[in-house]
Amino acid sequence: MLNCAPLFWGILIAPRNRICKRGADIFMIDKTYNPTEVEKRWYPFWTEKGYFHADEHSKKPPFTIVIPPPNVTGKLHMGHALFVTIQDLLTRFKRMQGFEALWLPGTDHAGIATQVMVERQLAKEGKTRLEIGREEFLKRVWAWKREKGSNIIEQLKILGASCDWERERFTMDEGLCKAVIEVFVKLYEEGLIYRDERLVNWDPVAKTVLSDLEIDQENENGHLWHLRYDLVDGTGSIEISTTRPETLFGDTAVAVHPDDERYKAIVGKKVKLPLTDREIPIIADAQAADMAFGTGAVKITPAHDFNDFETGKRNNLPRIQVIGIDACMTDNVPEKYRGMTREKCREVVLEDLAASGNLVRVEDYVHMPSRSQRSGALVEPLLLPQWWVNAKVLAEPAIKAVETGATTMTPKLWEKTFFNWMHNIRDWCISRQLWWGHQIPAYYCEDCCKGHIHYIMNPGQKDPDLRIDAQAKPIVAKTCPEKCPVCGGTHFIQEPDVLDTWFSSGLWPFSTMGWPENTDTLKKFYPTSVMETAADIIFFWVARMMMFGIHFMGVTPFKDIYFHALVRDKQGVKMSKTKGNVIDPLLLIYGCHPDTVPEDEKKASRQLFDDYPNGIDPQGSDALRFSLTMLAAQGRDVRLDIKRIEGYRAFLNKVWQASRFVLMNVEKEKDIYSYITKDGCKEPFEAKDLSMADAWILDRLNRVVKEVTDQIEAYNFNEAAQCIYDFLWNEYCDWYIELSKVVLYSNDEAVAKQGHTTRLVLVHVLETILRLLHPFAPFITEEIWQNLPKTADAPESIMIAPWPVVNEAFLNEKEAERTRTLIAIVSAVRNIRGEANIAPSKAIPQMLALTDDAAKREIVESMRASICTLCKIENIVLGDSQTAKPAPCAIGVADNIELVIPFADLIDLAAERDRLAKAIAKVTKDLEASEKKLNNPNFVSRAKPEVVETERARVASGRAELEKLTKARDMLG
RNA sequence: GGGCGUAUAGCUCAGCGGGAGAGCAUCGGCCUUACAAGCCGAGGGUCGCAGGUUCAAACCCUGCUGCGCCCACCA
Repeated sequence: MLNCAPLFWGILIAPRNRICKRGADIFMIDKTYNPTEVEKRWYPFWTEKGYFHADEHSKKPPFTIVIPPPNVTGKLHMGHALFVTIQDLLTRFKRMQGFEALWLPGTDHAGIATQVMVERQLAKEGKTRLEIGREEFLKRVWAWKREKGSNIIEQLKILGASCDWERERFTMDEGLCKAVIEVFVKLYEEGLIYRDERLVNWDPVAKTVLSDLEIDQENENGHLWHLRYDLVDGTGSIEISTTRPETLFGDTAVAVHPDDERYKAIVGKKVKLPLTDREIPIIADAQAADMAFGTGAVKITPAHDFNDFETGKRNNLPRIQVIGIDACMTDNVPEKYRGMTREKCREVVLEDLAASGNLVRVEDYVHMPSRSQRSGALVEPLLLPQWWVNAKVLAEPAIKAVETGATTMTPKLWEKTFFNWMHNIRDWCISRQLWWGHQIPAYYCEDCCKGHIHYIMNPGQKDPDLRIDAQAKPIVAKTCPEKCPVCGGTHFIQEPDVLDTWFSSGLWPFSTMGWPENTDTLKKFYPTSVMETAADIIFFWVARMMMFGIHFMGVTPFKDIYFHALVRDKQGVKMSKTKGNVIDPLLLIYGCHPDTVPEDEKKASRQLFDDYPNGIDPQGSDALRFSLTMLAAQGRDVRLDIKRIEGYRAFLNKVWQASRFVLMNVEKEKDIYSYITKDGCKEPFEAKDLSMADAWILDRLNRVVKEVTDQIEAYNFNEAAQCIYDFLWNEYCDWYIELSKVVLYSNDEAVAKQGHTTRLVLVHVLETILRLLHPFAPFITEEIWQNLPKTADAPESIMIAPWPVVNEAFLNEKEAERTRTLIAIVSAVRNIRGEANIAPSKAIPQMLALTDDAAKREIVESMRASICTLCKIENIVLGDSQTAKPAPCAIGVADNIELVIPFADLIDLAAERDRLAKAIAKVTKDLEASEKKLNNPNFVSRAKPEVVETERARVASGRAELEKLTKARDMLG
């Protein structure tokens, strides 16, 4: 039963062995739905035909989405699968609606992530990037990018992504580099980018600065050490507490609150810093010291703590850097401690403090240290010159865009988060001490900057490290200047730092369209229609795109922002390789067996294989997409349960099988066509020829068309999918197809006469539902659609067929209501059969259908054949309330029609009693509830009239039904 | 500390002012000529707890509890 997973993506070059059979005699699809087979067939067809390409010269209105660019060397995960599903859904929907739909794809160079991967690869060869030097290293990264860069793209294609691949971009390709430089230089000239020495977040493992957003803080168990600093004049001491005793060498003051009575006398005195010869002052600072915390006295280390840095500035304290960029102690500490790692130093310092008697006590303490998101290393605040963006200025218009509704957010609650952050935005540190990325276009004149540029050559390094002091004056320009405007010098050093990855991503909506050139693409497709992405990058990416987009294009980069949910495992835990709860989309799509899955993959998916020791059957991209659509309700996280995916694959199988049924029948009648043309779609039948069931299903179909369209427009994708699911399964398959068989298989000439129209309706409803379903499940719908009989001028593919529109002529509530009566009758009889254990094979010789309502008798009469077939009844006798009932008999009530089935040898008396008791109890309960409402004068006077009316109707039919059921019970004795 | 989300059937989730719904799981019956990945029946819920608004509350308001997320501070 299990397939080995084709874990490689070469399958996309599969032959098209069965495209359109238009003109052939036979229309048919395989007996079983095999998603893997179906899905490899159509992607090449679509791309060859160029359907994904959007034309910037088109007259059609534009619809644009730019892809959130995945990491170029990344691997497909569920997050990708979800965004592809939604973005492709929107794109295909709009394309069918007649928009010039552009979904612009590309990848991100992902600075740190990619650099780390290549470094790891180098490490396997026993090399480091420092040994091979920047130039050689970058060659390696480009080679790695070329090798791996297409993987993620091919994987997006497996999911059916209808991106315009002709426009694929990469954040470091030539055009985008040009855009980055243009933006950087402009912002510098406008004073919105500057270089400044400040305390920054230093990641000593990745050896780069990080922005505030790249820092995580979580509770950790640590210690609080209480230290005693003695007063120099020998009159006493002061106790402080710290979580970082190793930084005491950098202390330049002890702060107390000015109102703190305990210390008023000693403010201004000096204390001796333990383990050193230094003396530092006791200062009063209301912001630095909290009287209620500990002893109310705090050590101030301006060079290694953000608060202390500010305190130092307020009080003019010196800054002593005691920890370096390697996270080791600098030469500014006593000799004994120099060169120690900060961790080692802490140990030794604590020992020495204990020995000197300055360590008062230790307590367990939960605190939240800052860690690098990337490396997990403890962030060391260091004073370093870096490049900054003045975010406040850029944020203002972005805030306004959301306030005025120029850009909307769905779900709306994210607006609050957005405003909150934007209003409190701090300057953005954009320089990174990495090699992989956009090198900053700033140049230093070697003559002018003499003494401020330091070359530090460490052993084993190919090139020296470059340290450029804050005093060095940069020249920011698109290209390296030839001559220094100050001294005329001709030797320049380019800033070695690169830009934060998010800097280039921030330009994505316009840099990908050819900016700074004013291209036709930009004119046609900017601003984009929807930004569809995950909310966890709202600050990293969305906010920055808005800031840059508005600043450089004058217009907000997108009209709507739709935030999708996060995909978690079925327990609601975020997926991660280390937790082993990863569900790889490809394992679901192609199926998998533990024996054929590589070890590392199996480890990441440990939980999956625990639950499914025999592996998983291939589900297909369509099923995965449909599942994600159903599960990702607005504003909710997705807990991915494989059982549900299997359920939706079953749904697609149902679509498949229903299509087979339809195709089997149209085959017999070669002149059946559904009238789809490039300009639209026309029903191939007229209202006057329709049966009751035909009219019903068409009424329903048209309502479904409206509902699905509206729900997609409102970004309620799960509602749209649910609507299709329910209609296709519970109405089209369960009822219409079953009713159609009565006509199609009938020997009665009068009935069979309806056959032609029935077949037309069957194929028309199917064809329409396929078009509605196409954006959700593109492959299976194309496969089936290609095999439907169509006229010669029909489009060549479902994906360029027109989106269904409501045809009011077929909205027919009255006929629909009549079919609902039929359904109620059949359900009631089936209930009797089921409860009374009448074998399905056993025919009921006769049933009485009794009602005083002539219209209802007419329904039964006209649907006699259907009722008989669907209920396996041989004969129906019509009558009214006066008609004598045979005893004993079973009685059901449907829509006020009494259905009487003589017992004969069919029915068990006790079972029938139970059934009636249950039915009576239910009707009684409902009736009481309705009567209670109507007996309340407030309800009658205040509730909406139509609500009162339905309640009255309920009481009326409830009473009638109850009476009939009670009589039936009494007859049983 | 501030903000946000969420709690509905055994499980995963829809529904968000007018009789509690789906899929899976469970029980009973069916290989009925599209489908056993199916069909026909059935069982199963004081919609987290406590108040309030309303003729009417799973749905709106308040409080509480559990779970989760974000931001800020932390000696």
